[in-house]
Amino acid sequence: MINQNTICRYCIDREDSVFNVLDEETKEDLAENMISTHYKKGEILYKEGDVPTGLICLADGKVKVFKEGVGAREQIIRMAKPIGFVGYRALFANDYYSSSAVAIEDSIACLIEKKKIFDLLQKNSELSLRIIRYMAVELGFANTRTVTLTQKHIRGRLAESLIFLKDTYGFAEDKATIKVYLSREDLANLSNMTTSNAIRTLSTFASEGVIAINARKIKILDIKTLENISNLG
Amino acid sequence: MINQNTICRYCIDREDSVFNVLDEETKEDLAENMISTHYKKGEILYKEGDVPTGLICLADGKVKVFKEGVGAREQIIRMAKPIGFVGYRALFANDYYSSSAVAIEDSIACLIEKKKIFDLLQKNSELSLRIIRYMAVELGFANTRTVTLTQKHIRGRLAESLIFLKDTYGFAEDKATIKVYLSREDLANLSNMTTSNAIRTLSTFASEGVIAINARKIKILDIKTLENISNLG
DNA sequence: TATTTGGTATGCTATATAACATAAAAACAA
DNA sequence: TTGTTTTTATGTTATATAGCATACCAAATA
Repeated sequence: MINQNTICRYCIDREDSVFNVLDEETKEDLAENMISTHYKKGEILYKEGDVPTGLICLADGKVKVFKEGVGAREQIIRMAKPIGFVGYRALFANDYYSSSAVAIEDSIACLIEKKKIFDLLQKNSELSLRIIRYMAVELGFANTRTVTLTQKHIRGRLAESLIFLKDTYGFAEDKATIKVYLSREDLANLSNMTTSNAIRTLSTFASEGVIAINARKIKILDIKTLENISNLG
Repeated sequence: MINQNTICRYCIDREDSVFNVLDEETKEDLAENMISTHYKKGEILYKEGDVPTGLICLADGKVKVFKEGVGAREQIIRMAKPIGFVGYRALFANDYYSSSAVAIEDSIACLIEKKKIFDLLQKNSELSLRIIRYMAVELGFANTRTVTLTQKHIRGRLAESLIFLKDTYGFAEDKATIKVYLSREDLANLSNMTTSNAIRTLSTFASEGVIAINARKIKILDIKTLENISNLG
């Protein structure tokens, strides 16, 4: 149980945690009421239509959040990283999940029971304001993304996705390799294109010297050009 | 000034207002701190890049919220109706406006100054929770819309837009005419298609007997078929 | 070892939709 | 009135991208 408490405390204590506004006593109490769950790569955190049981904080790993569209074609709408929330929208809207979440690498998620988080919000307006801000930022991303996915061409969409993944997960030690290893299919589902076209366009980028590909590892060689491709659409 | 107070009280008192959780004294104080502004059809409430000065509540009229995309092509991301908030995302994210808002008919907007609304939220956690819920619902819409706009075909997208407009603004007295009169261009910008294709597809729907067109008035004749077209993509 | 399976790669074809052109109709201004 | 701009309408062409077929490779399994 010590380990579980440690990992959940991480969600509370990290400097960019929304829970940082709480006093020590409240933090302590919160940590005791969090339950951590391990998910192997590919395992499901929740599915479209499920009922949220609480607020999920991703303590470790990476999770993709996606919706099933026309003909079961999936559209990835978020990529979660520690320490971010997963599935909070449905919880706060008092709704069923309108998306599904799957771990794309081994992950640890900490759950705060529904009643607990609502109690906390009720008692702590500073926390509420943090959550409001968190959601406002997310909504901004979602809106920008809608325009991108509908208006940019394939090259622009893929370039933007690569930059997005770099911004979200950062670089590996070489300061060039994007620190997330998605299948071509996931990359396609993130960028609103077919897998074939993701593969093709990735190859083109590589042949143009903008990126270097080593299996699922993507190294950004020329970020300026990649940004240009993204901006011009 | 009596009139101004009356119209702003409407934003507070209507049964579906998030401000309904406040006590009478707070409501009174809030109303006194709200300023109403009239906008003629076509007038701008705010532009992308502007700094939010407060929370805007649409008391009367209709407003489109849109982002400029590739080549100044606009994508309508929201359609506001009374009594809804406009431009709250940027305010809460402490950000510049990432979209523009234009009145599509004569409208009245009531402004709650930034400091005032944040004070209120600080002191009233129930109000914060309402705002959180409001935003969670919006975020759900945005995500669903992203998938729709990227995956459905033209007919499906337009059909969904018509249903969306019907759900948002309702029917006129004949219980068939959608109670909002958009230009074909706006309809296209809402549905992610060119104006030509909006006109064309609208004509097709009319020739199929699904809708009837009288200038900008659109009458839904066969909602079941329209829903089918929307669902099949 | 052979065999299956899932992911990656690449070429070809079909098609949805943008882009363009033209014109009629409506709204507005002189 | 007449002219001018805006909106709506419709036909034609061009093109981005989906869809499909085939093949290769690596990892897992028998």
